[in-house]
Order: sequence, then structure tokens, then C-alpha cells
Amino acid sequence: MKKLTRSFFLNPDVVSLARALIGKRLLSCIDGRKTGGIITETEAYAGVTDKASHAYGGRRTGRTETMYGIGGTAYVYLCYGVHSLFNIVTNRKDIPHAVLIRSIRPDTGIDCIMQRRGIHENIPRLTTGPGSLAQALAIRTVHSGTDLTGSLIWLENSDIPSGSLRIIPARRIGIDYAGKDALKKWRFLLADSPWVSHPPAKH
DNA sequence: AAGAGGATGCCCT
DNA sequence: GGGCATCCTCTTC
Repeated sequence: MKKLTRSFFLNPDVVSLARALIGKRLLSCIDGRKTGGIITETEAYAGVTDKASHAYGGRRTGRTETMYGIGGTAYVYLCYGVHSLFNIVTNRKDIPHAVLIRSIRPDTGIDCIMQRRGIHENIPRLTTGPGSLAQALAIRTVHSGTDLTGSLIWLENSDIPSGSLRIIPARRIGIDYAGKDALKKWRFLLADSPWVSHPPAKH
């Protein structure tokens, strides 16, 4: 299947891009093993104007520096001292937009993923939630700055017709400190998929 | 130089 | 629904 190229990641609308990533495939070939699957859950982080973003107000530190690079770069950081969280930097250089990939449905290297996760069945817990997903694909903080048009971590189109995808917007997770921005529905989920970390409330 | 806390996950009740 | 693991990054002194 066809690898996504630079132009895809340069979209200036990070919220649209987060939605467009649902149904694409995320792959890694790390430690000699190819693993990946269909993206089922994402969150948009809109840089300097988004209180939930690490780059809010133009913050620029050693950690966040990669967010200021060109779209199609990985931004990986450690959360709670335990979990690596994988983001895709978007937009042109110096605009620190990013999309957090929260969940995938695995379709490649499932045995390897089960081994890395210490789980011996193919169940949603394997690759849902950003920390679990990064562990499944062996993505660690050393991979921050990786070029996503290369051959270590990359994205592909899937064979799912994009018109057939039902996508649900929802509030982002774990950003209660972000005031009004915490209410924005900038998380996107594949409808009715069990491969998501926080299913939306039902009515 | 030191301390607080975080875009989480897992296990317990 | 609550506690805790675990450590890096950033802020402040």
C-alpha cells in the first residue's frame, strides 16, 4: 500500500488532519520487526493557541523543539515517567501543530505486538491508549524527531474507502487544565470500533 | 540544585 | 472510581 508523502502532513488545518488520519495505517519497523495497523483514534493539538498543547504560547524547550520542525516528523515524549506517547508533527516548519495517535487496530506483526505487550490474545488492550500503542510498535522517546516519510516509522493509505468511514468527534482526554480548550471536540474515533481507549458516551 | 507534576495504564475494590 | 508506579522536563530558588 502507498506511503503517505510529505504533502499530506503539511495541511495547515490540524483538526482536519487528525480526522483524515482515521483509517490510515501506521507502521513501524523497529528492532527488525514490522508492526502496525489501522488508526482508530487521534487527537489534534493546535500549537501556540491551544492551552492543551505543549507549545502553548510559543513555548520552546528541548523537549518541544521537534514540534517546531516540518510536518511529517515524530514528536515522542514520556508521560508520567512511564509511557511514551507518539505524535505526528503537522504543518510547515515553525508551526508546532501535532496529532497524538491514541489507538490502532493491529493488522501487521500481531505476534510481535502481543510479545511486546505481554498479552497473549488479540484484544483491544493490545493497541488502544497512546502508551500501549507506542509500546506495541516499540516507539520510544529516542524516536522523537524521526522523519515519518522514511523507513523506521511511516504511514500508508489503507484499502478502506474513505467515504465508508464513520468518524465521531469527542473531547480530548486528560487535559482538564486547559480551560475552554478542554471542551473542544478535537479527538476523533472510528465509530463503533472496539479499538479505542475511551468510547464516547452513549445516548 | 531541587522539587513538582504530567496528552497514562493497570490493578484493586 | 481510586491509588500508584516511575522518571524526565521544566520551573524556581
